[in-house]
Amino acid sequence: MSVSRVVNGTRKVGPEVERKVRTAIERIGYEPNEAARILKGHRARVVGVIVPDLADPFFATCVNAIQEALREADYMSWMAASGHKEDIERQDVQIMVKRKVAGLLVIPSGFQNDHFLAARRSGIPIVSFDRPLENFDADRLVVDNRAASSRATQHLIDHGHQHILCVRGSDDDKSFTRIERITGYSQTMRRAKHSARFCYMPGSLSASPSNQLEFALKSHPAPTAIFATDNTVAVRVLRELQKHSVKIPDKMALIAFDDFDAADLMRPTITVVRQPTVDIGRQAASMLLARIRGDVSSNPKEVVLPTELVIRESCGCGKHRSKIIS
Amino acid sequence: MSVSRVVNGTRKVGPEVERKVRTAIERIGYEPNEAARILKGHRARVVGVIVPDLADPFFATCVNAIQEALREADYMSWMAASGHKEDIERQDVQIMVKRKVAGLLVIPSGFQNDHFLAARRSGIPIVSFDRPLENFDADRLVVDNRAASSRATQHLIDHGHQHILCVRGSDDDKSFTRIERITGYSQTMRRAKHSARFCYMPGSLSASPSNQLEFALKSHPAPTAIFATDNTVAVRVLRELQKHSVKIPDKMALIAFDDFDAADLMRPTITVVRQPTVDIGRQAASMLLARIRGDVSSNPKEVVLPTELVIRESCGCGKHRSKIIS
DNA sequence: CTGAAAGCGCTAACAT
DNA sequence: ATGTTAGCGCTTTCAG
Repeated sequence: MSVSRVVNGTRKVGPEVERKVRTAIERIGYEPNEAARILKGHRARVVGVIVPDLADPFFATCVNAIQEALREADYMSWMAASGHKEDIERQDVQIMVKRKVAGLLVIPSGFQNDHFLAARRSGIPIVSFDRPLENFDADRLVVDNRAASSRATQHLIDHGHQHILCVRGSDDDKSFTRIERITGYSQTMRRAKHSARFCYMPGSLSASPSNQLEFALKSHPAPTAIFATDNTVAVRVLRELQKHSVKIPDKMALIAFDDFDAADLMRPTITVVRQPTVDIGRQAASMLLARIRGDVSSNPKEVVLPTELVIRESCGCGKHRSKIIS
Repeated sequence: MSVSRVVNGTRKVGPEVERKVRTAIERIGYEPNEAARILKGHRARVVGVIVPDLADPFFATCVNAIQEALREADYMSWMAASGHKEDIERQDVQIMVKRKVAGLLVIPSGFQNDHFLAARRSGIPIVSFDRPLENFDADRLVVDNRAASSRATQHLIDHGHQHILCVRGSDDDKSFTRIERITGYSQTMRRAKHSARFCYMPGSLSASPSNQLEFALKSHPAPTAIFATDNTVAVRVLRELQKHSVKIPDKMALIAFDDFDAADLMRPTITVVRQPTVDIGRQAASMLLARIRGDVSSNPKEVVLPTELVIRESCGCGKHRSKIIS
């Protein structure tokens, strides 16, 4: 029918016919059938969003921002959590591609990216954020994890600490961000001629923390400061320190990557590296939208967003020096 | 072709033909086309999940559990956040229905439910959780908010408090759970012959809290205890109390609905009503799956899950009496 | 047991 | 400027 032409405005239609069709549509309550449209080769107005874990506050906030941004452009978001598993991620990508999403917004769970190749082969634009998709020419949005960690470490060094322990999660090193942060820490320690020391925080948030940290605390020379590589680690470190009644910052200074809800509620308040969570989401969304709208040609962009070192008390700066360094 | 018969096992096929088809499928890398299948009237193996806010830790945890449960049954989850807005929720439902999701898992943002009627008319099963879909015969999963709040309030009363302030969020009372919790509080206060007093915590988490709470603190008789209706409220109350250096629990006792990450990290630790977040998600998912698998006939179920009162320090119970009352 | 063919609702090319 | 038609990839009925 020429109904299609009216609905999609594909071609010139007589004003009288147009009116007639419109009223008919109203009356019948007609709605175009997505499936048929897709079958005909069209893309759906849906964007796939894949993150490792929706229960992680950092990811959740990003995702929320993404959803808002996409909605403004009249796109639905199709969220999925990969559970940090590459094969689940692969499965998700496949299904989303099969269902003809208009684009893909991804925090890759690992370094394998062959499943994304399939997506690109079918012409679906991809933007990775937080962690970049490596060796893959797609847009990416990151923060400078290395520089931020370096600054945080340096701040502890400036406080006179020499034995700074880096407490990190242990997802088998599939996390680009974590590696970068560890590198930033290591480089800065080396530059200051201090030795880098590490300690794993295995398992999920709810799992009991290993006693690796406990051992580390009792080792000689005992660490006097801790750099935690992300918010989930930070929370578990805090729990452990409290269990052993280790006074912060006197006995142990602390800086964590990622701001978190409780960071300024605790006593002492926790010094953190803050990422522009909402901006990350919004900008990633708009980069993808630009691609969807046909800017296929131009070269892949890499956008790097700034972080802040939010200085509170746990680093040893004292009660009233709360400030932010960008 | 008879390929369809092999793939779906719809009808008897000669073993030789079957083998031939299978190898052909392997060789070509054939994948059935979703769109065409849906066009033919089939449902997608995708379940729509709509919650008010993906950045809220309570919702995020539920959603994560849901996703895991659905994946085990080989269903994808299509998450969407309604931003507490009924019209966004309506829009989401419409699109999901149009795209032929196999079922809908919803925390309704309000009390209007006409858009869900449309879904049911097209035979899509619906399960609401956390907040029930009212006047709507669909399965629902809730916790007994009223009883739990009552117990929390009673606990404060048992500590000798008479002036207990209920601090609540203010989404225009579109939240069933909040109303129930307030009711539980009110009833218990009335039963104890104490007067109920309320105070709003408007705006989002990041917005500056109004000074309603500030006023309430200075009123006479001054409240000596606070019951916070949810985790977002609790965090803002804590922030405010710390700003005014109000000692917990001496000057002000506190119990909050919803456990949160920092609740046992803060000093004092916070007494809370804990909901079985993960179970809520998992059970809601399995109720929906049961419906999807064809149990259309049986009457709508209402499942009520138990809560726990997790007694820590902020209620005034002292350092070492941390325990859980189910 | 298997092949052929109709048709789901839409769009784009073609014809008027 | 508008009406007609083929066909997207699948399922399902109908013959064989």
